[in-house]
Amino acid sequence: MPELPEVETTRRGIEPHIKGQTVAKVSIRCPKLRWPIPKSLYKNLPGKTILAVERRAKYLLVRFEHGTLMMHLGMTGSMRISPATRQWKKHDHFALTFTNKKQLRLHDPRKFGSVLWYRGTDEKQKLLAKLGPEPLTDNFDADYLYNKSKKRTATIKQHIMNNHVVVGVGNIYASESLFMSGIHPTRAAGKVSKARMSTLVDNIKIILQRSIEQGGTTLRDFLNENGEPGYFAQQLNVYDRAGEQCVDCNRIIKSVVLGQRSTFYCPGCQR
DNA sequence: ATCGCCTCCTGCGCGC
DNA sequence: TGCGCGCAGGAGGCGA
Repeated sequence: MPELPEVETTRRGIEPHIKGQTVAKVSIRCPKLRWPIPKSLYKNLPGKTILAVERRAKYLLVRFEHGTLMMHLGMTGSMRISPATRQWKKHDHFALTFTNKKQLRLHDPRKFGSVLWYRGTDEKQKLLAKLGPEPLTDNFDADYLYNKSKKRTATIKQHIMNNHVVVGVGNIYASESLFMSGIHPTRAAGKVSKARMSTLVDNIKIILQRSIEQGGTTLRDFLNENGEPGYFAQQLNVYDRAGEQCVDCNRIIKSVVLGQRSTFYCPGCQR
């Protein structure tokens, strides 16, 4: 399940191979992703050159002079660079073939991903307009999160997973960052002190940054013919560890469902 | 404005 | 070993 570090790793992995390349052909094998892949891409992209590959939240933004190709990996999406002659694999839904005979492919078994197109600024793109700050920028700090949480009754875990509050904190890292911060996931967001909120902000940044750095070692996998990009084995302290002992206090890790999402915590370490 | 539930889809794990 | 069932999960949409 791509979290923000995997999306950033994907961006860094594909950028050197597609930036400056000119699209020769668009292939839509299965348009039924989260939203239909727009057919307008067939006429919009051929002959056009990629100017930049950027990221906002978990969206990859491929910039052209006349618009932006916006892609999301959903839960199971992955991208890779391959020769244009390589045969299609099951669940390869979308591809751009470039004039240098290389291809960018989107592979997504569960089809929760998306491929969209928009012209104009990001601010006018509906899905991007209301997003909160990037977690690794200075805009996301203790003052911001504390003020944003005042009077909020939602649990702190759901709060930090809310894209209007801060983007890119997925289910795994939400549990992990709360464990690192000693904050119980069911605590109301508005009831977390500023000091503890500051710790939480620091830990979210540390966890995401560390994961992005680990991803750096897998960048060459975007060119491999076989298998998926390796991504990285996470060092997880609580996620998916219900029933096991806490690494800090030896009490038993518990799980609870919040907002339809499994949540893991240590009843000894988190208050 | 905010909250909570629903939905999309497929592979996997579990029980038998 | 094989089969069938139920569930996980990102995040927008919607109703309250």
